[in-house]
Parts: sequence; structure tokens; C-alpha cells
Amino acid sequence: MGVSEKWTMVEGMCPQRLVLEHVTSRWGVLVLDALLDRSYRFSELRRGIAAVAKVSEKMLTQTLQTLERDGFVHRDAKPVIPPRVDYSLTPLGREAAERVRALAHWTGVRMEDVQRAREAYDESKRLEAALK
Amino acid sequence: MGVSEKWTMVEGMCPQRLVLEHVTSRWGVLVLDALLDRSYRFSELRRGIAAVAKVSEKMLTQTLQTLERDGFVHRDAKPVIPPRVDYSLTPLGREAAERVRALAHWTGVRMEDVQRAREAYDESKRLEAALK
DNA sequence: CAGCATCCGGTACGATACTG
DNA sequence: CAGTATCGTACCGGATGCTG
Repeated sequence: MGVSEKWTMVEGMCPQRLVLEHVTSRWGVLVLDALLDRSYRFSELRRGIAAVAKVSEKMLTQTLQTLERDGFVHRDAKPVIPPRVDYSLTPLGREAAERVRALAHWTGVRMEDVQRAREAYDESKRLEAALK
Repeated sequence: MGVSEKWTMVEGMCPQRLVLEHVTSRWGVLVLDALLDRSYRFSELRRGIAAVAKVSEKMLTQTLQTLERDGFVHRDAKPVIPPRVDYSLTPLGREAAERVRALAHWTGVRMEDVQRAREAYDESKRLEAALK
């Protein structure tokens, strides 16, 4: 089964929701963010991402193929032995990656506020549970 | 089981990855985008989102609770009969929603490019499959 | 090294029924 | 109306083994 069919299975959505899903997907975010700095080889990318979260080779492959199909990632397979494949961002992919990084960066900046909000929420829930 | 435990099940991630997951989640995106314009009641929000994609009441509840816990959404439950609950964005949530909308808007703008990229990708795959 | 094929468990999600 | 509780299922994603 090809890449196209896989993601298309998630039906009932307008097409740009689908693209948004791709770039904001669990591994899509990390791949785009990494490639924003420089190009990477496959395993290199895997190890780089592993520093943040553990990604299986299958998921990395799938993510890269999806992003390549959408025109965000360029795949450069050199016909050498052992095989060498470099991944980089296309201009379109760069636009996407910048926005994704902006969002990701924002979550980092506001993390403290979120933490406090959560504590307040949990506390109020705990209280109202206590008086029942 | 409470909201906190549910999402925390997805472990092995740094905390801000988790927040990013929340705001970019399938329904989180749509909720934030909708609330950016005005406040909504529960079913009203459900119907509004339904115009774009079908969301089950369960998922909408879960999404709203998660976003509320993170401090993005304010829940205003009026003690009347029949019940009336209004949802709106907090200042923090507004910041998030604006960035999410920016990304969503961008996918809309670049949709044509993505479509062309996909066709080119599928075509080249079809060709190389043909000569085997 | 860079993948692909296959199997498989956990969970995300939807459908339904029920409550205040 | 605005949820909660429960159940069934699809599929996401990890583990393993194999190929060029």
C-alpha cells in the first residue's frame, strides 16, 4: 500500500485539514523543525529526533514520505553503496517549518503559564470532588 | 478517570510537546479557530464545527476539558435550567489560537502547490512502478 | 545504510444510552 | 441542554525480520 492511500483513509475532512494534520503530526513537527537547520541523512535524522522523543524507523519513513508527497521535503538518494539518502526542505516546506517552529517556540515560552493553569484547574477539581 | 490522566498516558515526551499536541489536535485546532471569533455554547460549537468535520460529543467534551485545563479556554456554566455553558478563549488561548489560525490559513493559501506536488509525486511513483 | 513487509497490542474515537 | 458512562472497533504506531 502506498503513501497516498494510507493517509487518505482518514476521510471526511477538507483537504487542508489533511495537510495541517501532516505538518502538525507527532513526528512531522520534529522532522520539519530539524530540517529547518540543515539537511539530514535518514539515520542521522532518527538519532537527532531521538534526543527529543523516540521515533520508530517505520514512523520516520512514513512521515518523510508523506511530507515528500506534499512537497515539503526533498529526498536525494545517491546511487552509491552503501546507500546514502539526504533529506532537506523545499521552499514550500521551509515556509511550513517556520510556522510550525513559531508555534512550538511559543509553547515553550508560555509553558509556565500552562503549568500554573493546570495546577489551578486540578486544585479546583480536587476541591469540588472533596465536598461530595 | 480525569482529564489529566487521559492525555498524560501519552508519555515519553517533553511537556511542551504535549501542549503542542493539544492545540494542534484534530479537534483542538477547530475549537480554537472557532472561538477566535466569538464565544460559543456547547452544542452551538458542535454544530459549527460539524460544518467542517463531524465531531462526536465525547471528543468535543474531551477537547474542551483539555484546553480548559491548559488555560486556553474559559468555561462559563450558568446555573439555570436548562443548563447553559459558554466557552470562550482566555488571553493565553487567544495567543495560541492566532498562531494556529495562521498555520491553518497558510495551508489554505498553499493548497494548490501541495496538490501539484502530490500529483507529480504520484505520477513519478506510477512511472517507476510501471518499468518493473 | 535505508528502507519494506508483516504482525500485533493499546488506545483514540465514534455510537449509544443515560443523568441532572 | 450539557454533559457522563460504557462498549466496540479501526487504526496508529512499535517490534521484528528481510532486502538491495
